[in-house]
This record gives sequence, C-alpha cells and structure tokens, in this order.
Amino acid sequence: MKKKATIVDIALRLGITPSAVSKALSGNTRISDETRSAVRAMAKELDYQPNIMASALRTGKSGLIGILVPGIQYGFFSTAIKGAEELLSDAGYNVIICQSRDSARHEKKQLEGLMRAKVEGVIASLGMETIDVEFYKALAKEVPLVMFDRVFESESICSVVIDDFIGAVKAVDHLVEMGYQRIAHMGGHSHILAFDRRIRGYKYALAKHNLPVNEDYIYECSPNKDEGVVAMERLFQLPEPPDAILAASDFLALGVVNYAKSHHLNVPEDLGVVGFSNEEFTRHLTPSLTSVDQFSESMGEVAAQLLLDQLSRARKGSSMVVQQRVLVPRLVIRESSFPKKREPVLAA
Amino acid sequence: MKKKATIVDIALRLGITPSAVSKALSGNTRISDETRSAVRAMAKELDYQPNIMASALRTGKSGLIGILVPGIQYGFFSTAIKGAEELLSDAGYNVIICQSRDSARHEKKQLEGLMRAKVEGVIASLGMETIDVEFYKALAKEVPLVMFDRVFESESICSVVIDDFIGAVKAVDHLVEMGYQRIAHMGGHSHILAFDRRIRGYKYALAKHNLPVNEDYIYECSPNKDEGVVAMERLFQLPEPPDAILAASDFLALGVVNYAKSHHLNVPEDLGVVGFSNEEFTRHLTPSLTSVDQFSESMGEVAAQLLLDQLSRARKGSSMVVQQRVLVPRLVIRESSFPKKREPVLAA
DNA sequence: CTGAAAGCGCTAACAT
DNA sequence: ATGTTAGCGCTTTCAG
Repeated sequence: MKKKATIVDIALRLGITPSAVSKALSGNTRISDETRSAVRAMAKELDYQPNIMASALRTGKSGLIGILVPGIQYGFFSTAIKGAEELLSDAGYNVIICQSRDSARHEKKQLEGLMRAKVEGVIASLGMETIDVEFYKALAKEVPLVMFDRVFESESICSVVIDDFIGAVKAVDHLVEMGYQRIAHMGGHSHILAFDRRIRGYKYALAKHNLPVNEDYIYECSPNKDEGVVAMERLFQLPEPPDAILAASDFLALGVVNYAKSHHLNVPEDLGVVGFSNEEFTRHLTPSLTSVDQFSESMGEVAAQLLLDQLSRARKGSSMVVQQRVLVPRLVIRESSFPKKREPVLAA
Repeated sequence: MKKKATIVDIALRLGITPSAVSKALSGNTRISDETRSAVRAMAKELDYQPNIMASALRTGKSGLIGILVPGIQYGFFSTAIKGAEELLSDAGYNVIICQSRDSARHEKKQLEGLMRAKVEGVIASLGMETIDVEFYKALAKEVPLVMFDRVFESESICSVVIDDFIGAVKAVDHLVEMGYQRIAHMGGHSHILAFDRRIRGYKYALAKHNLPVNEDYIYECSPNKDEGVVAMERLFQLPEPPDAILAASDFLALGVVNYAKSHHLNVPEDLGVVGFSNEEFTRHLTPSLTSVDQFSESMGEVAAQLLLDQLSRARKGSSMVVQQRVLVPRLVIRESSFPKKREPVLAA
C-alpha cells in the first residue's frame, strides 16, 4: 500500500508551495491559469485524492449528513431514504444512516453518534416510544434539522409530513360514497401526531356526512397485522359491527382482510377496507387494498431539499427560515373498498 | 452557539497538559486514577465532546464503514443493511450508505466518494450492469472489503452469499415432487454469479430427475415484474409451454402470476410458480408465493461480522484471511406451487 | 499572483 | 506518572 500523494508532494514536484496547490485545486482564489493547469496535471499524475478528514478538520465541514429512522427495513422509510440519499449524494454529501429501532435510548445514542461524527445536518423521524424531544431541540441548535413523517409539534423546526387529516377525510369520503355507513377507525397510538390527526380527520369527515361518531368504533393499537386481527375480534363483538374499516396502516388493514377471509366476510361487499401508506404489497393483495399514499419517496426528497436549503443558507450567512411542508396525500382506490354490486350512495 | 470545549480547555482548567487529558480519556495509557477522575469530571462539566475529525486525521481511523447496494428501496437490501447497521453501530462505527442505482458509472463514483471519506471498510453488492470489477479489486487493496449476494468470482475477497445452486435445486426438487414436469427458468443476467449459479442448479436438478434440459425454457432478463410478463409471453408461444416457472426473483414471479391471471391460467393447478428472495409481499399474494428465502438480515449480519473481523485483525497487525461464507437457503413452500388436487409424484 | 506561517483538535513518541 | 514536542493534511490570513 503505497503512500497517498498529498498537496505537499505535488507542491514539491512543481517547486511551488502547498498553499498554491490548495488554491489551484479549490479554484476559488485568484491563481494563474498556468499554475492551475500544471497543478491539475500533476495531481492527475500522482493520482492525488484530497484527504477529506484534513479539510474537514480545518474547515469544520465534514460533508456528512445523518439520517435517523426507526428502522430501515420498513418500506416507507427505506423508500424515503432512497429519495433523500439520491439528492444528497448528488449534492456531494455522504449520508450516514442510523436506526433508532423504536427505542428512545437508542435514538438518543445514535443522535449523539451523529453529532460526534460532525454531520452538517440531520434528517430524522421519531421512534414510536419517544416522548421526550428535548434532545432534538438541542440538536437543532447545533445543526440544521429536518423532521419527517413522525414529527413533534414545534414552530422552530423544519418538517415534512403528509396531511394526515386530509388523508383520513379522503378515505372516509370515499367509503361514504361507496355506500358504507358504519365506518370504524383502527389506529396507531395517538400520542404520535400523525395518528392523532388521522383520527381527527376521520371524526371530522363523519360529522361532515352527518354520520354519528361511535367511540366503540375507534380502536387504538400498534400498527401491525396481528393487532389488526385482535382489533377485528373486538369490533365484531359489538352489537352492531362496522361495515367498513379505515386502518391507520396497511399492516393493520392486512390483519383486517385476513380476519375477514377467515370469518366469511367478503371484502369489499360485506366490509370495505382502506389502509394507510400504500405499501408495495397492497397492490398485489387479493382483493387489492385501497390505501392512502404518503408519497414516501417524495417525502425523502423534500426533506433533503429543505436540508440543502438550510445548508446553503447557513453557508451564505443568511438567517435560517423554518419551513414546514405538508404534502397532500392521494387516495389510491382499489378493490377492497369498491363493491361493484353496490350503487354509490351520495352523502346525505 | 457557544464554542465547543476541547481537551485544551479542560487541560487549562486543571493545570495539566492536553496530552494528559487525552490519555485520561482514552484510558489505555498509564495515568493516575486521581487525574483520570478529575479529567472525567471536568469533561462532564464542560460537556466535552471529542472531535472525531481531529482524532480521525491524527490516527487515520475515521470510524466510518461504507455500504454500497444497488438500491435501498428493495426489501432484500434494506433488510440486509438493517442487519449490518445494527452490528456495526453497536461496534462503534457509523455507516455510510450509497446506492449504485444499478449503474456502473454511479457505482464507481460512489466508491470513490467512500474512499475519499476515508471509510475503514466497505460492504458492497454489485450493480446489475457492472462487468468490470477492477475497481473493487483496487479498493480491496486499500481497505477491507466484504461483498455480499451479488459478488464476482475472486479468491482474494471476502464474501457472503447464499448457495444459489442449492436454492435452485431445492426449488426444482419441490416442483418435481409436486408433479410438474416442464419447468422453465426465468433469470437475471448470467454474468452475475448468483444468477448463473441458479441456472446451473436448475439444470443439475433437472438432470438429477431425468428431465430434459430445454434451452427454450431458459429465459434471461432483468429481475422485475414487467420482464416477467414479457418472458411469459415468449414462453407461452412455444409449441409446448412450461407447466412451472422457477423465477430468479420474486418480482419476476409476480409478473408470471399476473400474466397467468390475465390469461386464465390457474396457479398452481395449471402453472407452478417459485420465486427467489422471499420478499415481504410474497406471503400476502393470492395465491401466496413459494419462494427461496435468502436470509437477507443474516446476510447483512454475517457481512458485518466478517468486516469487523478483518478490522480487528488489521488493528492487531495480523495477516488478513479471506473468508467466503455460504449460507444455505430455505425453501418456503406456499400456495403457488402446491396444487391440492394433484397427487404428489415422486421423483423418478 | 504566490509564498510564509499559523493553526483546526487530537495523539503518540519521547523525555522528564 | 505526567509533560513536551511534533505533527496528521489542509486552508487561510497576511505579506511580499
């Protein structure tokens, strides 16, 4: 492993000083075209690779961005990261990935790790059990921070979310239009803002259609398949079970459909089902699953964009502006909520 | 934003030298317990955070590991990364993620970026169109490299793969046992070792069962849904179309199933289908899809483990040893290859 | 336009 | 057991 060439090597060979080489390579200072090209040529000849750590130490810019998500194995997050990584890497940054594994302890540790690595900015989504967000607030004072999807309420932090309220409203509107009347909501824990907003949108939409809000129809649980089954067992013990389910996650919806299949309930004829996230698998199910699309890839891209804005603003010394983007979700209507035999009924 | 405390600050306040502080904090050199605890206390008081970039520059250790995959949105890769990230981050490394987007140009650029960032090691999986692997070989001379899943033939590079040959054999064994006789293979491009091995396993297994190898039944294409449909169109123009498909990817298999649905072919009665990867969605399909499970999370973990081994070996000055791990895949049998009406036929 | 010099914060010989 | 010294490779005033 031969020694790497440094600017000193190339300066020596050219009979000039390291600082001249530095200027020639970075290009922004005044230097003669002659030396510049000589330096360029020699750099190529020696296969010179700048040592990022040295320049990072000197300038305080590491060229690193941190992304923290609960877990990268979830389609939603990996797709968002894909979007963000592409923009960021095209902008010349390297992206450090961390997983909180939905544990507050881990989350804090990972954020500390990112700060130690001197990332220039952070994109993050809260873990499920995270309630204390002081750590994020402190972090935001050090480097630009953009929260996405699972965010907390704050006026001073950049964020990207979809409008969960509208998402739920669109879903209910659609179900009502399809003729469903007793719509239940199955949701994630309401201390997460996104889930709370979905419930609020659901209630608002019911009211809008003059449908009663039945508290028995609102079931709060973790967003996974098994809980979906459990929720169904509960809901179908009610004297008057629902005729449609709005689930706050596609995995919950999956549990719902499985329960229905094993209990001779036809979806969508006997039971309409709408999920949330438009996960890859929803389109492949039988019946295919109607779902609220969260534009995960765009979400990652927008988060990256906001961060890059902050970064360039900081570089120019401009004051930072808090941007909170709200994407409007799209309802992807598929078989699970579209009973062909039933005539659409207009809202009252 | 107040200035960060450095070891100099804490040395000054304690009336000792920076090097003493450094020793006290790193703990490995001989220093009195007294000063050590004094230093610790002062560090806490000043909220001292070591500057990783400085120590990186000094020691040549960045604490960074690079992971390069074709795309993070694919379940297989994101799950593998999840496994690797957890081990690596527990070992104190930060993980930089890069995507080659299956473009050789990108791949090279990303690897250069990783080298510039002075990563201490790299875990990578080849892009689809990558034929020239010189770049990897050069890289392996600089830092420990572990290839996984999509690897190239080399005796000097650590790798983790599943035994694709056995995977294909298990799939064919199963299909034959279920009574299928005209089994086609639909695969990724054979210059990728994994895909080549699957084809070889397929051929071997057919021979083992005294079934003819029909070259018309071997279709090479990119592993995505649309190609699966195209492949089916080709295969079903043959005078004698296959009665089962072994697809080298679940996405291909998905295309196969979709084609079958739209052409009144019943799966599994008229057509048996087996995929590769055991992607999340396969279990939710109707019919659910039989697939060769590649243990993606374990794969990431093993890759990380091998890399950590190399790293600790390098640190101790031991010579590096090339480890090539081969995981044995598992066939997950589901509905798409299990015709209930058909009596299992024993292999000849 | 280019050179000299002073560090960024930390570590590792070497000396005391 | 602690202090001294000398950089890692690069950038950036400040002179010339």
